[in-house]
Parts: sequence; structure tokens; C-alpha cells
Amino acid sequence: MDGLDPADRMTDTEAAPSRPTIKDIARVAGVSVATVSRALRDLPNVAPETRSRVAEVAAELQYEVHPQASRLASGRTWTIGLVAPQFGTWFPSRALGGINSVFAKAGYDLLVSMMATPQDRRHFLQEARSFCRRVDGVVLIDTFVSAEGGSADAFFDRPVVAVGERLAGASSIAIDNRLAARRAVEHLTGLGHERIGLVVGPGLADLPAPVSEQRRLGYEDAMGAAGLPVDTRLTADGEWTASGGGAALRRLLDAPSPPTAVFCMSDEMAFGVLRTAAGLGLAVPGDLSVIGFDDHDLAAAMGLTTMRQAVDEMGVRAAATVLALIDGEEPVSDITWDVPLMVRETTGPAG
Amino acid sequence: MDGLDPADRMTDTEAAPSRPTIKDIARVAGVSVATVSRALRDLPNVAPETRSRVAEVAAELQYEVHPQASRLASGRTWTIGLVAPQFGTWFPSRALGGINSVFAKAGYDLLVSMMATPQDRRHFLQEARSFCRRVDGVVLIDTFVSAEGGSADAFFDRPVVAVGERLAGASSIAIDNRLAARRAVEHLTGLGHERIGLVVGPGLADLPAPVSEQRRLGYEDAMGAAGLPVDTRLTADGEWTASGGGAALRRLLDAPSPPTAVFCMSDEMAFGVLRTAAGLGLAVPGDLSVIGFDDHDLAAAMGLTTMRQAVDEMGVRAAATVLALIDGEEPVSDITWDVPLMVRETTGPAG
DNA sequence: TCCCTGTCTGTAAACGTTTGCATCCCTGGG
DNA sequence: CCCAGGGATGCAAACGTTTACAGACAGGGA
Repeated sequence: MDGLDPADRMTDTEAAPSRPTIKDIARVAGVSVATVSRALRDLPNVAPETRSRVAEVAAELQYEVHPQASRLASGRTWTIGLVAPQFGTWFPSRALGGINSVFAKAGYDLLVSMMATPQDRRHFLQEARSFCRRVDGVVLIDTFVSAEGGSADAFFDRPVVAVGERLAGASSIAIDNRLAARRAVEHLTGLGHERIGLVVGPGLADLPAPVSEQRRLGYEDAMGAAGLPVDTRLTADGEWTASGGGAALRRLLDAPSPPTAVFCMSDEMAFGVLRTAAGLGLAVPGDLSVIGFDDHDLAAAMGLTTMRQAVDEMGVRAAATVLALIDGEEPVSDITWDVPLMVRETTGPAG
Repeated sequence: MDGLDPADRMTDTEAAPSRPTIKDIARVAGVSVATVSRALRDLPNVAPETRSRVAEVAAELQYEVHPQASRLASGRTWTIGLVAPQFGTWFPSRALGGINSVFAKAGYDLLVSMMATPQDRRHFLQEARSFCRRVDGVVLIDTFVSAEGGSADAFFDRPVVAVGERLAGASSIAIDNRLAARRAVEHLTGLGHERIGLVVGPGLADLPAPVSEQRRLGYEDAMGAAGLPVDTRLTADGEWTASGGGAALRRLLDAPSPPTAVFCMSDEMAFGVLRTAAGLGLAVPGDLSVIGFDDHDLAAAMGLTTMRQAVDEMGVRAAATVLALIDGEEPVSDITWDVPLMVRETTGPAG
């Protein structure tokens, strides 16, 4: 009976119940959908008056593009994948802030994926293809094991940038861990310390931690440069946590001749060291100097001398790099971020 | 000349260069695309042998659903929106962990949106409609101002769950801030303290902070219950930061008769208090007892007595609730999470 | 034998964009 | 006066699914 097609019926019934589409705008503005699409996206070859008329109608109807449809048709997802070991900890969640701000401004969504446990990791590798399909680019925060049986860009088939760690086949924004660690320890040797403890962080799960290895080498560099021996009994595992750091200090103090200074591979571990030292009645820096690594939010308040990793800035840069890669720019070579020494109150001359 | 349609041509050329579609599977398996779609999604009315044959072919071709297309056709986005003030700080990034794990397992993407600054906030409100269009549900972490000129569900037009703060028109997972603060202060009064300092946190930007207000009331409740006067000179603003907390303590100690104990509205502020106390030569808890709020990652390592907010668990519950709402379940009434007192080493009997 | 019911499958129309190509009109140069 | 060139626009075919609807077929009761 009613031979009306859906579109006509829509014009007839007073108010369309669903959100307006590009077709509605076209009808009201008296142009074709193609023109509307072009006008709305500021493409060339649209007459100025047409453009403004379309914009006007769109505003009036409160039109908003349907992302799914647009994405299907254009092939672009307008989404960036973010992979990180976890977000409860300082480094990744801090980076997330910087990264998110850039992408939000550029109109990209952020699809986060967490790889805390080995299961997560397996799951991710399994789903990697479908993950990639949903994103235009990928940001890897910290600890994504390199290689993985190939270079990163081949693996993801998308622009990739790693922040915090070098990665074959991807641009990266990272610090020179070895050099930074060396600078930290040189600060201590410069103060006259000769027996310097090292509180290391282990690899996550069963994975290697290149970061730890580099920082250890930096420690050895500095010791060597100062003509000091490297005593393995002055190294202890702090598990990247404050309590682990405290336990590590206790072990270090059990050494035949205990250290007068300690370099911790993270501020969190350094906090534990400080706390334990206080509990043992050790004066800092009188009896023990402590230097950390990160410049954690609490470091300044704790007066902790440390190496500053400007994570949020690195995140911003990483995000910008991904955007550039998506726009077809040449991959930049790896960028090395500066790691300034923040001298505060936990380091002093050797007693 | 070549009247081949694209599909035929594809069968001719050796290997299809692009990813296989549902159509490819249909061709190889010798069924229609509709059947493939049904089989792949485990819908009823598919013969067992057909189902397994399709699954087999799909695996062989390494087929993966094209999310954009599926979303367009089905109207579901398979995405959850997550709105938080920022991610650098403890509470939101901790919650993110729990939330993300649930949604990842359920096959949902997470679309994060940050509202750190007032501009971010304006921007978000402006884009809210398009944000909503991209998600099936919303999780609000902490501080999203209620009302906003209407109830939350009407505003978002999607299932909404707030974690950390009550919100009109939305289910919420939160703690009883007033009661928890009261318990904290009662711990101090129970130890015989009579002059108890309060380190408060301000509202973010120009927004009110109901959380602070509730905790202040809890403080007053406890004081009243113990028959103690509330001295406004014993309240100081700690700005939610460690250094702010330290400064607050200094001001409190300037009072005519300084406090013997301090309740801080967050652990971060408490850390600053501890640090400053140590710097001033005050013994904790000998000269000064300190209790915090949150059970920050570092609290245990610092030996800080505090009220435990199990943020990640709350996040998990919030995520599960959103999922339930999406599946059409009735909105649960607000859930109040327990806040146990963690007695550690920074509180002791009044000297 | 016929009809009805239920299971399985296929056809084709959405879903709301983007975009290659064709068309039309207008202007300026020969 | 004709024609090339280019700007503005429209037409229609993708994009890869989902899903309403219609057949086909088999089995069972009348």
C-alpha cells in the first residue's frame, strides 16, 4: 500500500527519531551527499557558499559523523594502539598522560592494551593481528620485547614507535640508560664514595630487562672510570618496588665492608632504601648517600637525588612521531632524551 | 574486454593480496555469507557440520572480522569510554588497571578521555555527543561533577558507572568517605590523641570536591564522638601533593598548641608530612602520629598507617557493572566499598 | 496425500560514509 | 565562434559486515 521509500517516509513524519545522517543534510541543504561529505571535511572543490550552507545545516541539525561508517568507508580507524606492561605503575601511567593529550588533540582515539602477566602477553600476541587492524599506529611503552621473531614494523604492519626502550624496526624515544646510570654513579664517585651499592630491578616475568643491563653497565663504567673495583657483593635485587629496595639495602649492609652510597635503578626502590636506612638509624646522607632513577612524583618531596626521566615529554614526542609516520613522513632515527641529574638532599660527601 | 566481476578475478589471480573477508570464506566453504556470519558468531540454526567447516576455512585463511564493518552493521561499538581527570596520579591509573583487564577479557576496547584542565573539560562537554556515539557504555573515574545540568544517564545516553564518586543517574562504586575518615580519626582518638591536625585536599581547578567535604565531616564526627573540640587552626591545605603536605605540617606546627597527630586526606600528602617531620627532628610516632588515606603503593613500604581504598577492585566491579547494564540488566543501586584501617608504624599512643 | 512445523540456508537490503568518475557550466585563449 | 581547461557538483559503487525475510527440505500428524 504505502510505496514510499524509507527516505520519503522520513521526510513525512514530523521529526526523525534517530540521529541525522549526511543524507539528511544533503536533502535540507539541497545538495548531494558527496558534496556534503566534501564540504564537511574541508576538501577542495567546494564553492564557498555551498560550504557554509552545508556547515550551517549541519550545525542546525546537530549532525555528527558516524565514526564506524566513516572508518569503514575510508579505511582509516582514527585510533592509536597503546601497549604497556601495566598502568598501575609510575612510568606507563605517566607516559599515558602525555600521549593521550596529543592524540586527543589530533582527533585520534586511544586503544589501550595491557600486558602485565605472561598470559596477557600470550593473549596479546595471539590477538595482535586483529589489534593492528583496529589501529592506524602503535605506541609501545617500555618493555615490549624486541625481536619477537622479526622487526616491529613488520610485526605490527603499522607505524610503530617505542618509548622507553629501543626496538628493531621502530622509531624510539628513549634515554641512554647506560650513560645516565654512569652519570648517576659518577655523581657518587665525585663525592668521594668508593664502596657503592647497586640496587637492580629484575626483568618482568621471565623476560630479560635490557634497561637493567644497560644501567648495570653504566654503573660499571663509572666505577672503572674512577679506578674502583666492581664488587658483586654490593649488588642486590630490589624488585622494582620500595619494599624490595629496603630488603636489598639490608642485604647490602651485611656485606663484609658495606657501601657508603647506593645507586638504585628506580626511585621507588630508593624510597624503600631511605625508609630502611632511617629505621636502622643511618643518617642520610651522613652515613649513606642514596641516588635514584626516574624523578618520581614523590622524589622532590622526599628530597631524593635522582636522574630525571621526563616521561610525559617523551610520551608527547612519541605520539607526535606516530602521527608524523601516519602522515607518511620518513621514520626518524631513534631519539635519545636527556637525563639530567637532580641533586637534592640524599647525597653528600663520603664520610 | 574483461567482463569479470571483481570476485571472479580474485579467484583467478593466485593469492588475494588483501585480508580475507567473509565473502572469501563463503566461496571456499561453498556456503553463503549469511551462513558464514552466523556460524562464526555461534548463532543458532546452523548445521553442526556447516559450522565446523566454516570454522575450519576461517582458520585456514586466517580470517579476522573487520571491526569497523561489523560495528557499522550491528550498531554496537564494542568500545567502552573511560573518563578520568588524569592518569599520572595514583587513583585513576590504578583503577585503569582493573577496569582494563575486565573489558579486555570481554572483548571490549577502551577509549580513554582525560579531563585534567578546565579546557579539557570544556572540550569534553563539547564533544560529549560524538564521544557517546563511539561507545556502548561509560566509566567515570573520580571527580566528574554531578548534575552537569541533568542526570548522568540522560547526559550520556548510555549505561554509566561512576567509580569513586556518587553521581545522580548512574550506578556508582564508591566508598563512604565520611565514615572512613571518621574511622581514621577514631583510630587516633582511641590512642589518646586530643589535638589532631587535618590536612585537606582542595577541589580540582575551580570545581568543588565533595570527597574533601565528606572526609572533613568524618573528622568532625570523630572529634565530636570523642568529646573533643574542632579547632580550625588545626586544619591546613595540602594540595593533594607530598610537598603540599609537608608545607601543611609546618603551618600546623605553628599553631599555639600544635597537634600530636595528623590525619591526611591522601597518602601522598602523608608522605610529605612524614618527610617534613623527620626533617624537623620529630619522631614518628613518638612525637607525632600520622595517618593517611588510600593505601598508596608506597604506603606499606613507608610503614604508613592508612585507610585502604581497594581501587583496582573497585575498578573491576565498575567494569563488570557496565557490562551488566549493557546486557540489559537492571541498574544496581550504589555500591559502597569497605575501607579497612591498615595499622602500621606511623601511629602510636599520645605521648 | 496434504498441510503444517521446524531447521537450515540463501538473497538482498541495510548500516552511513568515502571516492572515482562523469557531467555540467563557465571562462579565456586561439 | 569554437574548444580546451578547470572548478563545482552529482551519481553510484564501494567498504565488510549483520539481519529480515523468504525458500527449500524433511518429518509428522490428519
